[in-house]
Amino acid sequence: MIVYALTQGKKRYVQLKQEIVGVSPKMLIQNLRNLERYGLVEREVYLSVPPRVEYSLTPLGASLMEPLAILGEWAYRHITDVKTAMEHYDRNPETSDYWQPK
Amino acid sequence: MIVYALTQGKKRYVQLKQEIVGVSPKMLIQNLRNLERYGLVEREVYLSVPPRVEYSLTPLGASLMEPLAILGEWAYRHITDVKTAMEHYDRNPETSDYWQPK
DNA sequence: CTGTATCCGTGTCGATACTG
DNA sequence: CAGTATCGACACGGATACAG
Repeated sequence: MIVYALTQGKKRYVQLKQEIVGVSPKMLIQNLRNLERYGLVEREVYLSVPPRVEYSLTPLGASLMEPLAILGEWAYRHITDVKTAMEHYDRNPETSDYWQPK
Repeated sequence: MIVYALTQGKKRYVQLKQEIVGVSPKMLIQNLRNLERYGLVEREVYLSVPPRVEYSLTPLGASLMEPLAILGEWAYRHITDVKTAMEHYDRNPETSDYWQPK
């Protein structure tokens, strides 16, 4: 989701926090740090008051955009299928023929 | 990796275990069960001695093949980039200008 | 052959409070 | 504004042993 949000260009910490709804500061930072570590995201600090930090995709990160978009498209189109599959899933030997089909 | 292995058609438990090198029975089963729960993989039991169980992709699972292949292709091409990025990564304030750029 | 059971270390994530 | 610190719950994964 971070990579996806950054496809639109540089974003500040607060912007990311607002766009990725429900994310805690901890998780956002944690994942930003990981993406940075992997060389997918770049962090730019501006020494000012108040502080400003901008995140952006590296070339490597940008190269991930398309594969990610394709996977995201799949997820978007099939999420309901997965949900209904999970609702109907039954592995209880008492109520399903999972273990001992007759 | 399971989905990828099953793109070539039905496979038995042992076949998967052999093709996915180093996987423990626990993890293989755990992930097979999850994929089943999500409706991506189908499990077929043949009551015989010795028992035979075949796993195959559902239509939903098959629809994931292409997105997954694209992502896999990206990973294969950029894995070395990520590795070198991780080697050079330095967040120590003493040795990097990460926190207080001069 | 096709799994299950158990122990155990580590990673992930939410929630909450706090800070330069 | 841009994070850090801490706690606790849970999932993941390896290792090993065992079972129908």
